[in-house]
Amino acid sequence: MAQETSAQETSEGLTVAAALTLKDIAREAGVSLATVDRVLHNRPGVRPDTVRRVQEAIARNSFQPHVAAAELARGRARRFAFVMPSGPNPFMQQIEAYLGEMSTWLSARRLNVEMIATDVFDPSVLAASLEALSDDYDGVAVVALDHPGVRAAINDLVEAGTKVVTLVSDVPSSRRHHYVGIDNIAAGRTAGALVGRLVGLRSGKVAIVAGSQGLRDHAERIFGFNQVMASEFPGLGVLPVLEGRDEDERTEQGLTRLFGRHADIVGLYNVGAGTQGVANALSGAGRDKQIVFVGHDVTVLTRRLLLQGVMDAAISQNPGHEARAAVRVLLALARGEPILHEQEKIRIDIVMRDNLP
Amino acid sequence: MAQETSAQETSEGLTVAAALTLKDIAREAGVSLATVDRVLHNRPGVRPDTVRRVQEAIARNSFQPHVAAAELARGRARRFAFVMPSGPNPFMQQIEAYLGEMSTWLSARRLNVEMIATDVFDPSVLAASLEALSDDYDGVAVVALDHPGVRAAINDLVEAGTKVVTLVSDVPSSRRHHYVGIDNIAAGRTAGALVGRLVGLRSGKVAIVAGSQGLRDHAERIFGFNQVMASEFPGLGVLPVLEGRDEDERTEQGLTRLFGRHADIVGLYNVGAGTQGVANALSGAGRDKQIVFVGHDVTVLTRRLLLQGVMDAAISQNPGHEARAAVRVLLALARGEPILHEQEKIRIDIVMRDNLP
DNA sequence: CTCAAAATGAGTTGCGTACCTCAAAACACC
DNA sequence: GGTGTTTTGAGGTACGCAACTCATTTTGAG
Repeated sequence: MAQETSAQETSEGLTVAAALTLKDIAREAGVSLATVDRVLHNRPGVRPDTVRRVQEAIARNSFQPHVAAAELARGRARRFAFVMPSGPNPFMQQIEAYLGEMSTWLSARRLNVEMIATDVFDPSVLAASLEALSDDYDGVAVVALDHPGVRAAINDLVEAGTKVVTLVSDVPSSRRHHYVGIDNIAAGRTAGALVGRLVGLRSGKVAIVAGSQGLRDHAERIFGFNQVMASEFPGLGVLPVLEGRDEDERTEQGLTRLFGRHADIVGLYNVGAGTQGVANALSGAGRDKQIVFVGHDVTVLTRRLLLQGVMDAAISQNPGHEARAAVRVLLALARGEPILHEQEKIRIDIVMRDNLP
Repeated sequence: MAQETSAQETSEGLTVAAALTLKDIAREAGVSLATVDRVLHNRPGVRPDTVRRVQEAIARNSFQPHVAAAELARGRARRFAFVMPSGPNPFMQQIEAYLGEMSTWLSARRLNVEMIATDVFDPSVLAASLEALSDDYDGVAVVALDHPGVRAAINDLVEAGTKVVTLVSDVPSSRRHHYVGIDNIAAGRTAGALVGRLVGLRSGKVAIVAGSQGLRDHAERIFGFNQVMASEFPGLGVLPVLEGRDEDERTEQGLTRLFGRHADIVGLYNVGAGTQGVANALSGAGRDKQIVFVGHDVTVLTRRLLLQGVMDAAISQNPGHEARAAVRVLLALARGEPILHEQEKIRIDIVMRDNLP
């Protein structure tokens, strides 16, 4: 490299230096501000030819409405609803807590977020809750059950102009604008790889505990888990799924029976909740340190179990990120801004003792 | 629960419903708009007693200036500089790519981000680059070397009112406003736990490859790694660190010699770059499938090695998240907004084949 | 009490857009 | 060529705040 080359070189900036305004576009296109405004918002009363001319001027200058100006001009605040499972659900509490932490951020942007607790496991109740929201909210985030009635309710909301994102649990066949959550098959695969790798050279059987195989996310995780076990760890026999309905007692009893019947269990995958029950069964059988135990989500309980070495890894989907991503996506949709997919994608976190967040 | 309880109940919203404005605060405090403005921006000429009254009114109503209005009113665009390592550094390319993906987001907010390539490993050059930025930029993100000269340059910038965040590599003793990056000791601990757990019941030695122990992040990772190995896997002997200067050839040669001397190596931790060299040495010795190999960062190469099973896990720090977090933090600092620490924290990602992003 | 300094009020302008009205121009149709 | 309709222009107001000027009031020192 030549000696006189400066040690510091600036690449050109990443954004246009000259910030054009609506007025500039109007001048460029040879029309008035009002017409540009009409084109920009798809309002009627502009000849197709004129529309084209304006759009070309916009594209030519890669014009972007100033977010702040647009936001200020529209005046009214936006309302978002979070439709979440009712009951003392730790997940809902976490989401709510994280939204609470955003409160200054939200109010500085004049955003109102409301939590709506409902029985998300009853399709008709959930659908009714959703139908009741139309017109009142600019955006809705919903922990959705995949059911025709729910799908219809979501589609109705979308039809009415409300922005809809599904949270944690998706309804892929609906017209929801976005899904904020993880790929549960990949999560199951990851769990399978972890159990298999951590078991190592030992041989034996692997147990699976799930809330219910009827839940889409649980079923998908089990599917992914079995996929990996079959293809990569054929030496480890997978026992039939134990359904514990996410309840501690039921899970503990079922597992204790299972441990009694099988002395050669070396790995355990807990797909849903009921973690305390799993831990009790493990310690009750005196096998909490020998059996590789992989579960989901970082809670107060799983955090403790990880630190104690009872649990070996948790597959986590960062509820804070999900809460913020849902809000950001709804806001971007409402503003007509592009979504930063890379940013809003929820990753499958592997959490072990030493990288506990 | 009583039968008439509705299935849907709305908790109160998370933000104040009535969006107060400066005018309301002025009325509340019994002062004029001008005085509120003076208090809000720490401008002189207000009696302490009045300041208190105004601040109380602000606090009582939890008033938040409307971000959009403030942004619009200040008029001029903001300029941020990213001071990054020069040379064909994949990390810099990734950061730049992710910033490029944000370009519409940035321009809609009238933000200008400029990349400044410099020799970050030469303290005096880096310090000079930083000094040259004063006054020109509202915020600076810098991949910083921890050196007295650099620290002074950072402090000068802060003194001049420029917001400064360190990126990837921190200068904790400086007055930088924020550090965007991971805890490298914890990253090293995580790597250690992974190597130890994945080795499983086998016994043998563990090798460490680093760029240089003089680099702060490398040294910290090694420290964390050794910590875990000593306390949790005392059966695995850790060999002295092999320094490969992040160069493929040097790394390959050194490792090949090491493999020759030690037939019982069961694990390998690559702290920095030179990954291709590691892979070559492993396959050259025919031990690519037996030795547990844990490294850092998800690149084209490590992705391939993970898929091939040569590499078992990568500790990653999501460059996209880092780029966006740096921008968001600089913007929040410039606006005087609070920082969402939970959001901006860079997590230590464990990436295995099945949760590759 | 006097006078300068400090504190405060009042007001203006501008930021870029949304949204509205009203009038003028262009157009289509017979 | 006249009619009615559609399209366009011109202009205004509002949004909430920043940043400034200038006049007025209050304060405190002597």
